[in-house]
Amino acid sequence: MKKINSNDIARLAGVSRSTVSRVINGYSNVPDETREKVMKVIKEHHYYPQLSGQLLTGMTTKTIGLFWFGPSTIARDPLTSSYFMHIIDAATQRGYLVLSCVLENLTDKKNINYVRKIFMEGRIDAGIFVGVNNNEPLIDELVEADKIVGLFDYFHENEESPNKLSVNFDPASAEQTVDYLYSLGHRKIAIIDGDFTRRSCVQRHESYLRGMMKHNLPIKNKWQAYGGIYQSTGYIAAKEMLSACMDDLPTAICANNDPVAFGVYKACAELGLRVPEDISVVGNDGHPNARHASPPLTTSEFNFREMFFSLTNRVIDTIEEKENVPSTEFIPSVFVERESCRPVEN
Amino acid sequence: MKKINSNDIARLAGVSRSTVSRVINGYSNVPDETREKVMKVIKEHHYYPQLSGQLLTGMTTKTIGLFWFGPSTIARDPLTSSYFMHIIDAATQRGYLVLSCVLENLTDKKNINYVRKIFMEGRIDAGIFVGVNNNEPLIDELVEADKIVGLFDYFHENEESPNKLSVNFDPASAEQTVDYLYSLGHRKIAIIDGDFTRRSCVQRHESYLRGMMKHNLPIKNKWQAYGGIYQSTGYIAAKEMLSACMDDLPTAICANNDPVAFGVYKACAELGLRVPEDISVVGNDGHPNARHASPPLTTSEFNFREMFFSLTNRVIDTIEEKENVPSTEFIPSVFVERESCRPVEN
DNA sequence: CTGAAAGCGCTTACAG
DNA sequence: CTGAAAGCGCTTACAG
Repeated sequence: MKKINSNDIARLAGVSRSTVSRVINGYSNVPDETREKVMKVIKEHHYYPQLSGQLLTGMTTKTIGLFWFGPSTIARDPLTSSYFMHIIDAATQRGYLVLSCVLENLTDKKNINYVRKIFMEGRIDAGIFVGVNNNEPLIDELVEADKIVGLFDYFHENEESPNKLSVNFDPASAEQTVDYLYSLGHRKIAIIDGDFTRRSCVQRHESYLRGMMKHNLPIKNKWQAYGGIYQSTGYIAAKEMLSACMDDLPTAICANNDPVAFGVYKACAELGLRVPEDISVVGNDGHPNARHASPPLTTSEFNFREMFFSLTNRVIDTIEEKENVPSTEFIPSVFVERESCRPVEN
Repeated sequence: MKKINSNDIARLAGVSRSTVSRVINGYSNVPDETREKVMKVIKEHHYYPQLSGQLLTGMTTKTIGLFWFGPSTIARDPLTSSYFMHIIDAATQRGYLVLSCVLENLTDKKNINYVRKIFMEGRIDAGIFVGVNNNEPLIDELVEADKIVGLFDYFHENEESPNKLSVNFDPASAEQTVDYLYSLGHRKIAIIDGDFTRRSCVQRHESYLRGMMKHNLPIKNKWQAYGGIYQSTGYIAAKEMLSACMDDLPTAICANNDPVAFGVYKACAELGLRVPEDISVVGNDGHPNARHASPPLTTSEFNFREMFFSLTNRVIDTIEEKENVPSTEFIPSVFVERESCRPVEN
């Protein structure tokens, strides 16, 4: 049994292919009678227009690529894996499909070519990138080639382009954290920084500095460390930093994100420091585990669903050539006070 | 600047489109000199053959669909979300892309049409289904229409088809669990069952019965309950079952899976029953959290990576028309003894 | 309101 | 080893 095509439908319905196409694409200038006649034949023969033919006439794929960079163990993390769902949910609501690619990094020549090929061969209408370093050359190359690109937590030095959309974290969250700690009486506030190839980590560092300067608090090298973005790396950084200043400990630590804060918890426990009795800790993100950590973690909570819906919807708006699509959005945080901090005497 | 096509490349390289196509598709009957000449032009002009054209000539999409049914909160669960990564990893290794669809269920008419359309319009070469009820009519319909379908934990009554591939859990894991509990002296062994629309849950129930009968142990209604597949539902079932038989408690509980076992933990705690001092609990799956539960959960551990690699690879083998692809595979479990059970006097 | 025709970009027999 | 031609399935101006 040969597969049926629009020609067959046209013949069976006694119309031309043009009319079949008009019915399928919902053109208004088709009388109800004709429409029903054609639809009946389509239904009866379980006809579906082939994407291959449609694409060739310039229709879009209704597919967006999701390019995800990081160790594939990220799937274990409930926050990170929720990104996936948010993007898929948002795309599905707009009638788009998601092609997912997970790669270790975007520095490997092989991976760059892989991503480039997916864009260039016309599989997708746009791509969303998660976990890309700032100023990634491929991003600019794609935009240059008129591709639409959505970026999560990304900074680009080059000029803006309507095809380069991004969503970012509220840049003031760390300052709020310092304000909060200051109000509790803390004066010796340390920071465990993230990965400075990510926009948010730079922002959080700068925001911390602003907060410290505003309150005239001492910014000391020994109270700063690079902790990456994972629990494991945060743990190492905190252990090292705290071990080196046991004679003059900070009274509070701002962690780049919640997993790092969990690493700080672990380091503190091993050094015999109780949280919050001996040292206060604040995270960043609003990780699902923050609430259940012991002690429950005080943190700046972000609405990741909102972030990914914003990004995905603006990417799709751009595909659909809507006007005045904002190219960057910053999503505000909500400071959530739990039990990982306590007041300090001065 | 108009986009370049194979015609342009042919002209620029001084050959015919046929030759360009031969070079791109790696045909052997092209002299090195010609090949290099053509490749040079392709590189220079950043030419990528368009999928739309290739598809129309009958080439495959090199894409598999991933159809996932369940609440979108499943992304929060580290085990469930790892399925995604395993499938994507396996597909990527074979040079395939993954189109991911997440839907609440496959009973809604709208969702059925959505999935059907994706198959029929020629977007994908095959589809993998996770979370589908046994004997789902759409599955048979797709196979009937000559589509290739991969199924995780699925049972079908209809005849086998080379286009219907599945991977399933070892059907003897619950029997092993009963053997183990028996060896510890347990004689009153309860079960919290899963969702009988899933093959594994039926298997586990039957396997439990076989174990119980083998050892001549009492099978009592009051020691059986439906607990679903989530922690929340397992908790409710366990609470209800245990509350109803406080005068004649089982000494051990087989949970359909690890999340359900965590629900049992919670129910026990609320009823003042200590695990394992008052009651022993065994799970099923090898959930990442089982190790860190308190007490660490004894369970039948499955290699999910192996399961999804097996399924994905056999699906791709079928797309590529390999011979003798096994249509069903059962992946064995490894019984992992931790601290949730203890010996009992008789 | 509708059809004939052109065209999208590619690959694959076929012929040489 | 290579090219001219046919054909894949569709949509979209264009003309009526």
